[in-house]
Amino acid sequence: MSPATQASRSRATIRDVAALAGVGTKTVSRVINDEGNVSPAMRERVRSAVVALNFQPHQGAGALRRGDQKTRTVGLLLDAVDNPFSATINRAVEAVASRHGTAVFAASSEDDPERERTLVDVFTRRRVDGLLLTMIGQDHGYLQAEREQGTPLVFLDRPPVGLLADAVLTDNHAAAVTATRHLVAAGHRRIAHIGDERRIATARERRRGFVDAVAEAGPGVLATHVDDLRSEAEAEAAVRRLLDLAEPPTALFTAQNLVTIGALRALHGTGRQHEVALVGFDDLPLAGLLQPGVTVMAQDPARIGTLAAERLFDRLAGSTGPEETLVVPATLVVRGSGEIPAPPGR
Amino acid sequence: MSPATQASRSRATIRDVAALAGVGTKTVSRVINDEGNVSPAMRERVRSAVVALNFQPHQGAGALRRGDQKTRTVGLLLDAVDNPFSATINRAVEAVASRHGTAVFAASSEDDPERERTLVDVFTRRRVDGLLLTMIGQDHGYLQAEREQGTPLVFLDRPPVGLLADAVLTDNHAAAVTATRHLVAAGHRRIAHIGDERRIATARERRRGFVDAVAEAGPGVLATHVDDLRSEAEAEAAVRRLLDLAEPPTALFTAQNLVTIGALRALHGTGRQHEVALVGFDDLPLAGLLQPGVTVMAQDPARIGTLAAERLFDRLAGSTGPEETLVVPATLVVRGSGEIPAPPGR
DNA sequence: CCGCAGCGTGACAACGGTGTCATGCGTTGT
DNA sequence: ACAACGCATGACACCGTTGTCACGCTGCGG
Repeated sequence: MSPATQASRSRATIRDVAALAGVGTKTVSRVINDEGNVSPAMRERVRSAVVALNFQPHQGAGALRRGDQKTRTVGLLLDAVDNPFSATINRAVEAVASRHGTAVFAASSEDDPERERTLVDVFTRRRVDGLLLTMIGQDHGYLQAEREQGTPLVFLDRPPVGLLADAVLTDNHAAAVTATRHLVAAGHRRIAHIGDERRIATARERRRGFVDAVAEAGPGVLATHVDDLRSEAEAEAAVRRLLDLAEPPTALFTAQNLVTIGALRALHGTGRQHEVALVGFDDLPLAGLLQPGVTVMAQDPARIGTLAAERLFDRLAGSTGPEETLVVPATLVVRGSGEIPAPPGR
Repeated sequence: MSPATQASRSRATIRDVAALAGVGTKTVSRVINDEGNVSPAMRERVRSAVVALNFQPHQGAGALRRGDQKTRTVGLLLDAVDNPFSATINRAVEAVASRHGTAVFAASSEDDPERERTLVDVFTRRRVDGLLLTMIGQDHGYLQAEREQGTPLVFLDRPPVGLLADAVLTDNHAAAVTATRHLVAAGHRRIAHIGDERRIATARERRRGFVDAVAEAGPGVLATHVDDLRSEAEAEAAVRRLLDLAEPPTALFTAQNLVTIGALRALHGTGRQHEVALVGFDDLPLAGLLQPGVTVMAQDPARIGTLAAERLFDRLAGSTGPEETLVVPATLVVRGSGEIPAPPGR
């Protein structure tokens, strides 16, 4: 009645149910797990005792005794659960997990290697059945021990380093090459790569793709680089500085979603959005409604999440094939900003 | 070595550690829990055995035995983890939980009452220490039983129905009134309310705020309603139909983020974005870069998540004050679309 | 020199369930 | 009629850990 009524009755146990129904605990166990070999009369008595006491079996206790040791829980390590890319993965993983009666621990590493290790520990101490990982750390060797102890691992979005494991990735190099070629094809000769933190494997791959595509275009094309941008605000400031140069780039390749947003703020803030071309990595919800529309290399985070989760549950079901890396295609979505031609000029 | 090397060694237990260190299990327990009253020599022996075996204590087993029964886990029920509003809440909750050494189960109800109940069951079977809930169902009475068994409850974004509980909410009615008045003040006399599903409490409140503000404006103002839009695409189609009317509304109040996006697609798709005013509920990442900028009533999901989580941990720490509803203010962000004046006319 | 407090240590039971196995009963086959 | 079997049921140990308690040892005061 009063708010202080916490823990008034404590939670019912299987013994309480057994006592109320006048049966042994094992019979209750059989009923709640639908094991069969229980007479209809018993089943009914147990059922009503369960309802009367509002009994909920204690998963953890069951898992402890059960041989298979399944907690029906998986850990999902993301850079940040509120980044739209990661959030989409989260949702996809949840959908697959849910079909397997499994709950998901999602956590944000904030791209901090120390926090990342802590979170893996948090997961393993809770005995998750499997791990889905977006890693920042330089060496994932310590995860080998986890896998040897029976916890399957699937890497998401970024490849494993220092161990062999399943992974689901975008081909970031190829996608960056395509994006950059698109700008070169529009005639641009001064192109800037605006990038995320180089500690992140995908950022390095995208950068490498950009560099390769520029090299392939020949000596007439000049590249500028800004790297290690940690936020929208940093990206905006960096692009504003670029635009102030005497010979500013005529095209931008913005290599991550938050960076793209920052760059767009800079372009629109200075009114030069129709003048400087832009291709972004990752799609944005309103990209098509801006003037000009934002051309992007769109990854498919839902598919990445789905495939990774399915792989994990395959492993949990006993699949023992070799480790595989699945590559999910990215698509160039043409909307206008990437097709702005280079200004005529010497 | 080979991929089939799964579960080669099984996980070390406290007994294995004790055996290797040549001590009793209780001593190992004391060391890993920093309980004191262990000689330095022992501590060292145990420590190195722990490292040698890569021992990780089994949280669940410990929680089982420990009196307090804390699993250091909370459940967070959202409509969809990939909705930006919910994702921001998720992140804020995670930050608070993390400070309390607690992991978060986040799950998407998809606004389906049945799934919602299932997920609450999933949480309670795993003995979460507390629940943070965004509920769709019409009666939350069944949660009373949970609370009586010692699980604190905090409602997020939507109020509890059928029981008294802590809640952290936006004042949706007041915010909708403010948003609607803003359109009336710009001279509009034909205003449409484009709304989310009416099963959702917040959608009803926003609708009510709209209706009240229109009534307050006097008989000269005509309101149209479209409700129960379940997606961006439905919202876009609905707005396109409205715009095709002989006397279309001159201003739109779009009462949820996905609905706003759909409406924007319709306006920009028909080229009428400078002609029809719009105020949206919930902020959008690129809202300031569209032409015109999108005026919104911005909620503060990060604050909602933070306050709710803090409240939950207060309760877990034993706070027994009366249930409270905290109201988080929303702010009108003026960017252009809401200030388009009504066309002059008869 | 003895008693007692305090510390370090480990044996044991218990947390809430489930696997294993034994038991008692009714049924069936010969 | 009796063995053999299958089914329903419950006693009991056990999953991995920690609370409780008892024990032995050291050091100190009387």
